[in-house]
Amino acid sequence: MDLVEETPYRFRIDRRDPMRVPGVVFATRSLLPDVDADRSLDQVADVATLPGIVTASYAMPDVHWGYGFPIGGVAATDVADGGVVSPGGVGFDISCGVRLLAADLDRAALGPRLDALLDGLGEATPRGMGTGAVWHLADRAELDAVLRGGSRYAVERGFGVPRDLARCEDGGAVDDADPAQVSERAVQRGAGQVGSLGSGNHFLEVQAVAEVYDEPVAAAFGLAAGQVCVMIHCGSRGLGHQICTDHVRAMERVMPGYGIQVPDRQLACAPVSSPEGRAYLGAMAAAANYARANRQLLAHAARQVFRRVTGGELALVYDISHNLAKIETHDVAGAPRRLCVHRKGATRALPPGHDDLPDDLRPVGQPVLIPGSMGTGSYVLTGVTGAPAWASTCHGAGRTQSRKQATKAVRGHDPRQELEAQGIAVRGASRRGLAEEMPAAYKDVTAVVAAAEGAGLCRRVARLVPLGVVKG
DNA sequence: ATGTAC
Repeated sequence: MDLVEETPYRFRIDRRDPMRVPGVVFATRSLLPDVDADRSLDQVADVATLPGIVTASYAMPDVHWGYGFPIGGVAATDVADGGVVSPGGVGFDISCGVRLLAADLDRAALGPRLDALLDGLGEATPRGMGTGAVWHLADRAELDAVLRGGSRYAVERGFGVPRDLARCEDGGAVDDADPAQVSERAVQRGAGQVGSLGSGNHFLEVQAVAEVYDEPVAAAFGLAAGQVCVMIHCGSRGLGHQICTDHVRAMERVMPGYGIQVPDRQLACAPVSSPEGRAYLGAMAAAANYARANRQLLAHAARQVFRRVTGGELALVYDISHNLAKIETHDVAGAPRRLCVHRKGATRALPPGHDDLPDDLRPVGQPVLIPGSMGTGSYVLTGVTGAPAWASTCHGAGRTQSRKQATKAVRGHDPRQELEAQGIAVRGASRRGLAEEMPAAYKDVTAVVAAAEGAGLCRRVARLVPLGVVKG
């Protein structure tokens, strides 16, 4: 892979057939993936072959190897010019994302009640593989209401307050969900999981604001130094996974009929405007709403525990996905175009002044929530004016080791004890789960965020440190 | 990420 260093934060993969556009990797030299162990830069080049792709196939500083598309990949296709949508450009965990809540409480004031808080959160948070959820749905009609209404429906049903919706991407739900495109098997897998954390890198953490880089923006977000926060990182569980599986298969079957050839069958895709493209986008939107409702329900459960243990309240800072495709209007070569923007392990980062921001956030830009690896810090960023890559930035630390490698590396260690020795309390979590999520298996999130800022993708607002973690 | 292989 020939990389041309354009700046210390930006590398180019020159276009060569059958690429339609170049690749652009936002990273520092030390953050670039190890080409012997990780094929993600080849994947950046593969994505550049997709029909209708415009400008470049982008990678964020946390890029690593994924299914078809790299994780940390951003690609936009022109809807009116045969542009495709690819389920691999969203990933299996559709609308996996992060929600941050800020307490009216300082870290020092929480003091010894942290243990009781974590005990309560551990009990109130369904987690791990399989079934178990905050919400037991009445019937398929109620699941369809979740798929159509996302966090809006959860709030209607009393799981939150209307103000929450102003602090959710898309006001808590996208309008174009089509439950008819969600298979019966996906429904069966998802029905018993609405309001559950899952496993892997998903978590609920009690955190504290350790550092504020921009006081006015942090204040607009509702954040101040020392403040206690709760961060929830989860997705669309079995429902999103099944939707991805179903629609990849459907697209594999019809691609030859559209004359589409891709260098990797995991890049299965169909024109956005085709029946198969629209069917996927309708099902994907349903999973996006499901994931938002999921985070809304877990936040509701966390609020009840927080109120009981501390007497305090949790205000929503923001809820944002980092695995999603969206139809957005962007300027391409001086003209506005309707684009299908795939963000897979990449976060939308709207700049100040953007119409889609609520009034109180419009002057400062969109909060971007970056979960660190287990036991390390997390970051709050904001979007910036004139950023490349369709108003997108990184989503997290990014793996450097596979789950298998990480499990092997942890032999002889006791991850739980090591975390607790750092003063980070742990609730739940299998030994295997902890092993797979060791910080040694990830890039340094601080370096990732610094590179994203250096590349002009976003700006740092605050750093959060973990006090305790609930894991699957 | 995921009923860690239909």
